Amino acid sequence: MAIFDNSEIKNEIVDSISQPEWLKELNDAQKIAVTNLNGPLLVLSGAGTGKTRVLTARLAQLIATRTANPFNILAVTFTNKAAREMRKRAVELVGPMAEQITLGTFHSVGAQMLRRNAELVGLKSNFTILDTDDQLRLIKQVMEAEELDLKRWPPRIILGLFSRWKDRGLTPEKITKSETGDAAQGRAKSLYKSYQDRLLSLNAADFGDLLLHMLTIFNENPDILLKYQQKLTHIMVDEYQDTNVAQYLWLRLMSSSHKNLCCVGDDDQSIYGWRGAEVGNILKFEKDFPGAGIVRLEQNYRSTGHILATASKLISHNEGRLGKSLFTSASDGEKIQVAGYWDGTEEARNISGHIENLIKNGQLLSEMAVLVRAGYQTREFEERFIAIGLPYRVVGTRFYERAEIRDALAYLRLVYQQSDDLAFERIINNPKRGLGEATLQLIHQLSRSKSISLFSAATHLVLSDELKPQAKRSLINFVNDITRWHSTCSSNSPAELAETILEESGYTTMWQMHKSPDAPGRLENLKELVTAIGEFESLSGFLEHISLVMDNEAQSKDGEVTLMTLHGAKGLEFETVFLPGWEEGIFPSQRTLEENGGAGLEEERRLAYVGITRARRNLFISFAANRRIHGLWQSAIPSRFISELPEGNLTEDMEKGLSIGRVEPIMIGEADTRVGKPGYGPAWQRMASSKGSVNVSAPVRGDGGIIEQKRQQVSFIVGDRVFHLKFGMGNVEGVEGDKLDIQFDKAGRKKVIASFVSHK
DNA sequence: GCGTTTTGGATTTTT
DNA sequence: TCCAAAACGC
Repeated sequence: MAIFDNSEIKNEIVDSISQPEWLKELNDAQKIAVTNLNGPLLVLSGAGTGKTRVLTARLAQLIATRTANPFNILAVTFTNKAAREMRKRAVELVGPMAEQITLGTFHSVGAQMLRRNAELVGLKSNFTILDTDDQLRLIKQVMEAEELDLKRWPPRIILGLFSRWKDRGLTPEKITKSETGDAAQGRAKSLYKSYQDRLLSLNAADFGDLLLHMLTIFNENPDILLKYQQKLTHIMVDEYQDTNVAQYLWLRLMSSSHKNLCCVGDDDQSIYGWRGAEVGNILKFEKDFPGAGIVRLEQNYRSTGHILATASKLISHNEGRLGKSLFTSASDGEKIQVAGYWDGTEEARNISGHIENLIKNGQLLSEMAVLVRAGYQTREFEERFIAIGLPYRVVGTRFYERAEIRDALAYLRLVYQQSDDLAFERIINNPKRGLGEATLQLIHQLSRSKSISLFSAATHLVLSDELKPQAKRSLINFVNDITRWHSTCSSNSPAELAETILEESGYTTMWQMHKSPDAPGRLENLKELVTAIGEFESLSGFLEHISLVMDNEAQSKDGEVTLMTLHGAKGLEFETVFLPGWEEGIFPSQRTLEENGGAGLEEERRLAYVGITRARRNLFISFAANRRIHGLWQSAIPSRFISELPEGNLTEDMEKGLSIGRVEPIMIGEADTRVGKPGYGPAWQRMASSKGSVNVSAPVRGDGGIIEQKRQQVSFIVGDRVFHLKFGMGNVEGVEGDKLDIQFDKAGRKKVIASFVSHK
């Protein structure tokens, strides 16, 4: 048993005179984590407690003490960024031999291993790694072939189901009736099998397969597992709270002989449950790895006392935690500012005002971030920032996910590997070359009947007379182009090749001709792509890189406020953090609550915790009583999370008529007995008091917290003259159910919910 | 086959 | 509201 008390240091190195550099500045708990090198160890590292420092110091320690050679160490992370960072710092500490550490993301390490053993699961070592877009098109094809109703069973959902199965290490054979439910008319299992077969026939693997196939290989080939166990004698895992079952099984298999597994994580920061992550993995670590040591890193080096206290109090509302109590030697700092605004526009206006004040006080824009629950919430801020000329940066769509980039990549993929059917389909008529549905149909037919790739079917087809002359000419050109580019593959650098292809295929020209305002940006992106390729020696190297490294754009430049989702912010820190949109239904998200109940709520709370702990000095939390969501005005009550914060650490700044409204939240499904009681819906109080003319009835709580005004008995017909609190007077021009199409005198034409307007 | 209109749908997304 | 994918019409 080895639960280390933080005061108890049990390693001789700690006290030795010539302490290595990486041990010098560690606190006691960190030292324990760094110096106990053998056997299972769980390092619970709270936010801002120096996790990365511990991980890299541990790598150095393993090597310096000769506990393991660099090539005996496996270190896995979730992001490429984390992997790069760890590698860089390890090299700084122990020199170039750190290059020999097997260090990468779960997926890249899995891909490496799978390429070496591909034939054992029916793949070739040069298999293609598919991205979500490819997967989606593939599952669509399989479902169409099996004559499933794509409306009733959206491919996205089915694909999601398969992904979750893969996350849990389930191959098609292991799927039981209770797993499938009635999905895809109860045929989900056979559909899954077909999808997997199709992947194999394409010599392709999706992200989930990279690990799933390795599990199959390890289970069926003990000798191969043994080889890896002998080679990789010391394993380290970052962000363990985010591992899924497949990753857990993979780690357990590989460490089962030596048990040298060190997992670092924070159960309070597990926010990827919806992607298959199992908080359970970290919660049951001791059980899974008997005799495991546990170290808690609880000294926070990031935030002020008020911020830390706020975060701790909030997260204490979760059950089933391993429990940590973060402390800091930093000062209390400023209190957290909790603000309520009348609507989203005012929220954005006030936040931008705060930002301007901070600039005046000398703070850098790059040290400020607005963190939102969902991507669409950034828009309100963008609009405001543009209006006042405040430089900002949205961290969102990833470079390699842009359509033009994926098109360009499809060209490269097809040139590199002509059997890449998915790439072929993507670009066969892009740019338009008159090869549409009909031609593709013929190619597909031939490909199926002869069991050859689409490209090779196309080369056969152009020799026949089955095509119309125009299509034939066009297809000949296409086939010749691909073949020609392929032949220059080895003599040209990948960047030159990419440039040639983009030029000669007419792809660049297509965008140059394009009139849409985003065309120049797309051309810019293509240029950037060529530059990125320039850093690779081989085409295959580049393709592997991009399929596994879907990095977000470069770090925040100076002088830009960062706008991003809470998920995206994990692992980052800022001097000042704004957390807007803390309203029931939005945060916690209504949908999560509906789908995952109490567990969902706890994950949302962890997300809030992650948000709070991103801040070093200043933290602003806010809600808006009214908000336009998908074009409709809706009111909401403040998030229950706000009432869970410790009052003593806050200052409140409410607009007139609003209050935090510390109410006990109601769980979904519970009968709502509080309609009309005090504390409910500050928005309504204000509406009722400020404009007496509105036909306010008792506010009724919607399913997830967004309040809708009780459906009125009042009905409207086209031509009615009506009044709306926000938009003023208007004429009803259309009625669709409870929505009215109204031409407002001042605000223009809007669709609003009937209960929001009154007759005048 | 292609450009246009209509419609439906809309979290979070480390790889 | 706003975007992308299906449906429609040439």
